[in-house]
Amino acid sequence: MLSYSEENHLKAIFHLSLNNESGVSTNSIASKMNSKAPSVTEMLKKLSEKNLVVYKKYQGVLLTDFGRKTALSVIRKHRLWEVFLVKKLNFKWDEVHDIAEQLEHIKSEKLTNELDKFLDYPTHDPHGDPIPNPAGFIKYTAKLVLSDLLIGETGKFFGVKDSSSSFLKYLDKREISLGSNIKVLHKEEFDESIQIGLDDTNLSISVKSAANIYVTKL
Amino acid sequence: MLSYSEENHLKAIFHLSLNNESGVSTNSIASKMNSKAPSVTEMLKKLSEKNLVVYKKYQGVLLTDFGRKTALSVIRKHRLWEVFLVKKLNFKWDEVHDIAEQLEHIKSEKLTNELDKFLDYPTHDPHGDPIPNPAGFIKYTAKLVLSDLLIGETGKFFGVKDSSSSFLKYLDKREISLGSNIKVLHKEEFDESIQIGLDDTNLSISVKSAANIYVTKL
DNA sequence: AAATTAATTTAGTCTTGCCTAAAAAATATA
DNA sequence: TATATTTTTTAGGCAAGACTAAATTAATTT
Repeated sequence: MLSYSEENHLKAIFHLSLNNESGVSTNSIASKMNSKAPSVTEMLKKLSEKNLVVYKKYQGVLLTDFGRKTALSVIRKHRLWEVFLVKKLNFKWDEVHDIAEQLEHIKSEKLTNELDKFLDYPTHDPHGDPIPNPAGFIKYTAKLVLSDLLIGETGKFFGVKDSSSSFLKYLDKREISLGSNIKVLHKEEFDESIQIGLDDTNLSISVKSAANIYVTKL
Repeated sequence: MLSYSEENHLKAIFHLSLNNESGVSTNSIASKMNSKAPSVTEMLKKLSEKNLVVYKKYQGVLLTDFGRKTALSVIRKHRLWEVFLVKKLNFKWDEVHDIAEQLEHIKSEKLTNELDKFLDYPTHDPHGDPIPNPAGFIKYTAKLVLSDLLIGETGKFFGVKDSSSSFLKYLDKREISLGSNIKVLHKEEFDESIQIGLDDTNLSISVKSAANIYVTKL
C-alpha cells in the first residue's frame, strides 16, 4: 500500500519524464513537489526498494513499468474525479484541481471503475487531458497549439497546456470554452498578437495565450 | 487544518459520548480506534490544546461545541458519500463503509454541499442513520427495535444497530431490506426466536438479529 | 586541465503518530 | 481501611516524511 507522498512522487516523475526521456533530476522533482532535494533523494531510495523506479545515485531516475502503471492509476483517478466534479457537481474547470489532488488517493478499484461507468467512460478531463484506461494505457494526441495555426485556418479547442486557475479564468471571461471553433483571422507583426474569430465575435489574444491553447486543425 | 487521526478521534469520542453522557474513557476510545491507551492520551492533549475537547487527567473527555461540530461535519461527509456509493455507483450497503472512511476526510465545503444537492438532500444513509445538516444539527429518531414489538404488531425497517458486513449480508440473503414492513407473527418461548412476515413470505430469526433491526411502529 | 559552480547526497534534526514498559492514580475488594 | 486490581498517564523509542547545513560528485568555465 503506497502512501500519499509516494504516489505524489510517482506522479511528478511521470509528468517530468514526458519531456525528459533520459532520466528525471532530483531538483526538478523537488521543485514540482514544492519540497527540497534531500526529501526527494530519500523518497527515491524508497521507491527504488519497492521496484517503482530505477534510480542510481547522481544519475536521475526513471519509472519502471510497475511504477508507470501505478502513476497512471493515480492520474486516471485524478482525471475521472475532475470530470465528476464538473459534469455532476457544477464545478468550474478552474476549481477542480485541488479537490482532485485529494480524491486521487482514495483506494478502491471498484470505486474507480464504477465512477468511470457512471460518467459514461469519458476519454478526457475538463482540461482536455486524456484519461488512462484501467490497464494503464493512455492515448496521446499530437499537440497542436493555436499559435501554430496559419492565418485563415480554424481549430477546435480541446485543451490547455497551462491549467493554472488564472489562465482558466481568463478564458472563461473571454468565453473561450472547450469545444469552440477558433479561426485565426490575423497576426499582428508588431506585438505578435493574434486576431481570432469565435462564433460571431472577434477578439485579440497574445501569443502567450495562443501558445497555451491546444487545438485540432479543422 | 485537522489531520485524519485528529478527525477520527473526534468521531470516536462523538459516538462514545452518545451512551456516556459523563465523559468518555481513554480505553474505550483506544478500543474503538484499534489503538492503545497512550496514543489516545497524547491525542487528547492535542485536541484539548485546540479547544476541540474538554480533558482533565484521569477524568475522561467530552467534546466542546466546536469539537462536536467538527465531528458532525466528518460524519455528515461519511454518510453522504455512503449514499452516493449506493445510489449512484451500485454499491451494496455492506460495501461502503471502508471507502466512506477515506472519503469523509476530503476537505472542501463546496464539494460536500454540492454532493448533498446532487443526492437531493438525503436525510439518512444506507444503514438508516441520520445525516447531519451543514450547521451540524442531527435529527435523532427514537430507536425502537424489532424485538421490542409485540405479537401482531408491524414495523417499518429503517436501520440497523450493528452495521457489520456479516450482518448486512445476512439480511440481504434473507431479502430483509431497508423500508420493508415486518410483522411479528409469533415468538417462540423455547429459544426466543421470532416468526416474522415479510411481504408474502414468513421466516424465523433469532432475538439477536431482531435486536439489531431498527423499526418504526406502524 | 584546473578551478569554479551547480547538483546531489549525507548527516543530523524535528514533528506526527504510533508503540511498550513502568509509574501513578483511581476504583474495587477483602 | 488497607490492599489488590484496573485504568490512565509518563517515559522513552521507532518510523515516516519533511527540513537545514555540510560534504561529495558532476558539470561548466576559464
